[in-house]
Amino acid sequence: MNIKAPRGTKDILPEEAVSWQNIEKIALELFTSAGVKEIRTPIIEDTNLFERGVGDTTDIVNKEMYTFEKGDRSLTLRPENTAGVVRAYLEHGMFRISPPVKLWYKGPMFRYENPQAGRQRQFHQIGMEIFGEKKPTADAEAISLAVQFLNRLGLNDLTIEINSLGCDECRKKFREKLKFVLKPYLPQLCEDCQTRFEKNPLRILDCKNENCNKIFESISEQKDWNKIDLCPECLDHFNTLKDYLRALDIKYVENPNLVRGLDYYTRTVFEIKSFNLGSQNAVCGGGRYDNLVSLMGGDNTPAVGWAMGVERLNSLLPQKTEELLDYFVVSTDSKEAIKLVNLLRNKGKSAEFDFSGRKFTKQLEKASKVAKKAIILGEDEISNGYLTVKDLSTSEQIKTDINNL
RNA sequence: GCGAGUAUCGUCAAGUGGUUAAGACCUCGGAUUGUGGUUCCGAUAUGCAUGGGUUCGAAUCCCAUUACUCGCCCCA
Repeated sequence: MNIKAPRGTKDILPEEAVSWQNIEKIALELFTSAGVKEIRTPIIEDTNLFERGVGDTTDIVNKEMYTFEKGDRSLTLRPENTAGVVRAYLEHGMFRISPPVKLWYKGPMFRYENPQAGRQRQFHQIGMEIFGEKKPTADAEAISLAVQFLNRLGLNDLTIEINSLGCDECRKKFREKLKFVLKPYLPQLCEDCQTRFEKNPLRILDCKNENCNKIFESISEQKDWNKIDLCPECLDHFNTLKDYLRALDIKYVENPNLVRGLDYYTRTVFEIKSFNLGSQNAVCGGGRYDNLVSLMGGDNTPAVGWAMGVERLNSLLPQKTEELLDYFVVSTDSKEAIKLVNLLRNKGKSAEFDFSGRKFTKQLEKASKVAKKAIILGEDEISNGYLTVKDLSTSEQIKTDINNL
């Protein structure tokens, strides 16, 4: 067969799936303990949802979406899940639930990008959103949950970067300031920056182009030209958040250049990075998006959220090994074996048996590889109504019956 | 979209123009007809990503294509 998994997609094989199950189990436990409810939204959504929600100046929407036409509608494989969650929040009237409304999700996302280390076309995210709370308490809770999640997975050495993008007013002023300062340098900046200048000047600060960065450093006529001037409310919001983070003993680094690539962020943005990931070093990204819900036609509803890349997360974790079965039934009588295995499973034990009635030694060899104990069910056992249970690590063997297992 | 590298069994690989393409792991079978995890023996690529070309002769050299990997960009 020469059909392979499509470019940028991967099979998660049983060995690796064990780690995924662990990650998902810990997510479920943590979120449940924090009153965060799970939501599962469709993998396909109306294309307009992302154009409006994610923002049509973003790379994600401009060139990375899997979009197809079906009938008279345009559908898109979700490139992220915040827009979908917001859509469901509005569609099901969750604004009537007493706030804050806390939701989490996990699942595949699709982005048509060039695959490389830590970047696939189908990848998976675990994320959460908090709706209806504008106070920095919600930001702190969101960040705290992300940190706790990583800690529970055994990851303690990650860098948390935070920044505030301000509210609409702050950003409007910031955009004007940036454009004013940068205008004389515009012809020298890279092509991307030139288009960003008109479309989304904030993202110029995200530019990785060396030349651009040199130019930015050389600009000195206006002090802190590349820093946003937060209005008193935004400043207070940001300071309070930092105060909460210190109280939670969460170490953070302020990164004034941190501008997330999605248009919907306001005020708080943050990223959690690892140096063990290569160039795709962000495990978690998120922030506040106070305008998104109203942009999608809802009432003004503040919100914060984040998403983690499960593949990236998994690559940081020591791999879990598969657990051994409780029992492997060794028998030349497949019918008796399958009956016994059913009984064991109904008692909550894990058990397997040999399907093809192979030689006794082969069955036992298999048992020693996959199970803690072997149950020998031969002619003697069947006719006399007992079971021989062999502990495969100690070689101890006892006669017993099903009720004692 | 741009740049670089790689492509030999399920997996890891040796092979650098000359007879039937090493080896290891995994799998399967046997030694061993009711006692395994150790050991020993055996089986398993008419084929080296695909298509062309050079040559008496190609896994090996050349070209193209495809896929993968790694960067840039962007992001999780």
